Amino acid sequence: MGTRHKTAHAGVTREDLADAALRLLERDGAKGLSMRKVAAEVGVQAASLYWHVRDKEELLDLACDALWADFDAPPPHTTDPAGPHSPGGTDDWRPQVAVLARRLRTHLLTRTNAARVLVGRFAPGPRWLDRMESLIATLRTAGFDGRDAADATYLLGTWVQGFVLHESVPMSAAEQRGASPSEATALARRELEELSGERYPNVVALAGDIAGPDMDTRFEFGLARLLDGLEPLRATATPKQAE
Amino acid sequence: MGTRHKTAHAGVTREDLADAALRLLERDGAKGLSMRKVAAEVGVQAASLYWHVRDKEELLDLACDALWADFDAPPPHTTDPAGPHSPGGTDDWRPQVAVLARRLRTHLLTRTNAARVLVGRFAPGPRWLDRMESLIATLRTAGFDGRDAADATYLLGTWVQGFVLHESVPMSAAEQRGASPSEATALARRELEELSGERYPNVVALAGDIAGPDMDTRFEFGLARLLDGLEPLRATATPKQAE
DNA sequence: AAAGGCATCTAACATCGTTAGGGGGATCGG
DNA sequence: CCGATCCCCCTAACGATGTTAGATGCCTTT
Repeated sequence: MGTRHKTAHAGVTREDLADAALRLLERDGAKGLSMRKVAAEVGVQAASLYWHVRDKEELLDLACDALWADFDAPPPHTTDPAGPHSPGGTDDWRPQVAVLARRLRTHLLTRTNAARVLVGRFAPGPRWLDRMESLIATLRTAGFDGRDAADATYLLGTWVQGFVLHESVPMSAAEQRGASPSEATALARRELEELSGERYPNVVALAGDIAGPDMDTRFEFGLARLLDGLEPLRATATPKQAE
Repeated sequence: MGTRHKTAHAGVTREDLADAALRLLERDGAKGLSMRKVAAEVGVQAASLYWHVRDKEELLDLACDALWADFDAPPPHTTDPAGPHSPGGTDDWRPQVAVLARRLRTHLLTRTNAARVLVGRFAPGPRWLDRMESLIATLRTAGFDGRDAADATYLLGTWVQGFVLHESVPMSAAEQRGASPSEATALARRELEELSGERYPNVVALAGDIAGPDMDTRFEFGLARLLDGLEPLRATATPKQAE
């Protein structure tokens, strides 16, 4: 049987399975992922997977961790080449957090199908903890107390994931096998405009604003709002005194 | 009224299917929903469903809309029974939005299983549009311009859904068949504390803040941050310029 | 009474997750 | 060198799933 995929019968690792699962998920979507296909992808029979893995669930957990494999966080704040304690140094927490949020979004966005399945699963592996540690470090040195830093981290994480989840769904459920993205938004807008102007005056009037703006600007809007909302919580420099 | 359950063949409606699907989804979770079970629930053979519905997908779309059946939005701002049209009345947009956000959360939370499957599907039916119209109306009369109101609506919606999605997942993936919630958080906290204090100094130090606070306060934290971030966008009273 | 559509049925297919039990090849103790 | 042991994979099968095809009866209209 010449079905050796990688090295001839070198043995399959759990990482192989996770990678294969991720690959299939991304290529064929949620229903394209079956044990048999994962097995075929790594060059074995379906039942053989159960030697490495107890469940399909466990396989998904593995994939969930592998999702973060190639996500390279910016180095935590403590390794910042600039001044470690400089008052100006703690003010750039905004761009730092923003950059992390944007990277998180694009990371999930380029793995839409996988993210859709894996979001809300959250077996936080070491790679995810790295992100968390980095973010919290940034926030604390920026002047947030521990509790606020933890809550803000959670807030950012949940928002980005919720955002991507929406963003990655075809705007109209019926358009999944349909038109180009620009056509889809135009169509969505038209649908909104054709609603009852009596019952939905604002929705109709703002149809262009609701269906119109591209997701990038929408994301930036939300991000700016979050950062603005967090800002007043910072203890500027030492316990009291302002700047 | 006509709640004949499965008396002979009284005829099945699409609403019946959606309700049955929602019921099964909530009772048995995602994998408890099969065509055959939905059919049995309404007293019919599996194949008969395909007369009412093209796909399982379409059934889920139906259920997605039915999810909002018993969500009663607070009346839009214009029908506020208390202060009719006081100029200070536009300042209570915060509690209005907050109330809507909290209701949205609890609504999704009491339908966790269904929400998990249906989130990100979003065939926005009329009921969802009602919510949207109400929210946008509130924001606009509070002084937000159209574009900001639309973006803020999107922001709030995505955040609440992302939040609930996280909230409704068992804190540790392994604990789904395990302990009580309080035990789970205690265990999660202990797990965080046992991490390498070298690699994750902040995570370890704040283990209590990360795993500790209950979700209600976390939600309120995020909500307050969002509202704070939106506040400066309001055009306060002075009609200096539109757009 | 005949016709026709509506709503459901039975039967079957391919595919899915998962289990049971068997076997071949490497490694190690003697 | 031999056998034992473990690792890793195999074939075969079970029940459940989504979905289709074709037949059957009920209800309404003619």
